[in-house]
Amino acid sequence: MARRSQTETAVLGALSMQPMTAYALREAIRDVLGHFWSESFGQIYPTLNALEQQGHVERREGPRSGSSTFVITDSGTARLRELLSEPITATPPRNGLLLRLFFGRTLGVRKCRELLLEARADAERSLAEYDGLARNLSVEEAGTPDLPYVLMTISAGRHGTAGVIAWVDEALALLDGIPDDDTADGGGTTGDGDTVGDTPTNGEP
Amino acid sequence: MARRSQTETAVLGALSMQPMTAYALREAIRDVLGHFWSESFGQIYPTLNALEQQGHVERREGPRSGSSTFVITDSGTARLRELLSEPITATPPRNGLLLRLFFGRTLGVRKCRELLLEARADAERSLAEYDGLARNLSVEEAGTPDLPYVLMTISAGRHGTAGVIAWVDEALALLDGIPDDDTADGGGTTGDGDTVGDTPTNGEP
DNA sequence: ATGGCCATGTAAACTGTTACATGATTCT
DNA sequence: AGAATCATGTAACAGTTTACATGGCCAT
Repeated sequence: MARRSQTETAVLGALSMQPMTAYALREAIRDVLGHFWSESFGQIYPTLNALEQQGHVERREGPRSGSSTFVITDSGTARLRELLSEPITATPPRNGLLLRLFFGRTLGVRKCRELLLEARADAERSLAEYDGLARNLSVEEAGTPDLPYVLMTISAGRHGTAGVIAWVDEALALLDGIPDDDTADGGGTTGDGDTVGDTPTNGEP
Repeated sequence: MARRSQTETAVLGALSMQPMTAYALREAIRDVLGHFWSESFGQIYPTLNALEQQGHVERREGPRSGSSTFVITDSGTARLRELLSEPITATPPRNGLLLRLFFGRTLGVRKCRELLLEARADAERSLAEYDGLARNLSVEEAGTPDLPYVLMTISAGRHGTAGVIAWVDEALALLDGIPDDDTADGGGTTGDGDTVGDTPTNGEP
C-alpha cells in the first residue's frame, strides 16, 4: 500500500486536471511533474487497471482505435483527496554527489572540483528553465485555479537550485584550502613536482 | 551492478575512514551520512560478504565473540576510487510534499498551509542541527584531512534547508492570494459560515 | 535475571525500472 | 513506402526494506 499509493496519487492527480490516455499520462508526469516526481509505464498501467476496478477511473474511447482515455470519477476525486491528506512518506535520502564528496580525500581534489562545477552548470541550466517556465505559465495559464499551486512547485525548484549554486561556490572555496596532494590520482601524468607537503592545510575563518 | 555499486561505495567509503563491524557500519551510515544517504542491514551484510570474497575487505576478530571487524584492503581502496569516479546515477525525484501541493486545489488551501508550516518547522530544526554539527566538527576534528569534505556535505544540507525556508515563505504568500473556497474540505461541514480557515493551526515547539 | 544493546544474518515482500513484443496512425 | 510517434501491455530483473530468528554481553 504505502508506496504504491504514491503512484495512485500521481495518476489520479494528473487525471483530475484532465482525462488522458495512459501514454499521455506518462508524458504529463514526465514533463509537468518531472521536477519532483516520476513514474514508469510499468507502474502506470497496472495502477490504472486497479483504479478502474475500484471505480476511481473510467475507461472511455481513446483518440485512436484500441486506445482508451481515462476519466476520473467522483469516487476517484474523493480517493485523491484522501491520498493527498495522508502523511508524506519520505523517501530515504540518496545523493550520489554528496556521497562522492564526502569521500573526497579518496576521490581527489581535482575530481571533486569537476563534480562541483558540473553540478553548478546543471543547476544554472535548470534555474533558467524554471524561470522560463514560470514566466510562460503566468501568461498562458493566467486565471487557471491551478496556477498558484503549479507556481509553488516551480518556486521550490528555483530555490532549491539557487541553494545548490550558493553551496557549490562555498564548497569550491573550501576545496581551494586543500593542497592538491591528490591521494587519488588522474590517469597517469601526476603533478609530480607538486611542491607541497607541509602546507598548513587550513586557514580557518 | 548499477545500483548495487552505490551501496558498495558507501560501505567501502565508511570502512576507508575506519574499520568497523557491520553493525557499527550501519550506525555510521545512519548517523554520519544520514543527511544524504541511507542503507539497511539487508543491504549491508550481503554487500560485505561480496566485498570479502572479492578481497576488497578483510574480516578480523571483532570486539565480541562471534563478531567481526571489517578492514578495507588495498584492492578495496582502489575499488573505492573506481566507484567514486563512476558517473553519478541520479535517483528519480520523488517529493511527496510537492506532489501534494501541486494538486493543492484538490487538497485545499488550509491543508496546504499546514504542510508548508510543517515543512518550515522541519527545515528550521535541521538548520540548527547542521549549524551545531559544523561547529562541533570544526573544533573536535580540526586538522583531520577529511574535515573539509565533511563540512562540504554539511554546507550542502544547510543551503538546501535555507532554500526550503525561503521557498516556504514565498509559497505561503502565494497561498494568501487564493480565496479559501476550499474545493476540498475538512470533514463535513462545508462552506457555509466558514469563519475559519486561517487560524494558523500551529503552536509548534 | 531481566532488559537493553551489540551483533549477525536471512527470507519474504514490495517497489520500481528496463526491455521486449505488438500494432495502429500520422507524417514525409 | 518507410519512419516516427502514439499506444498498450507484460515479464524479468534489480534494488531495497522489513520482519523475523538468534544469541552474547553488560549493567541494574
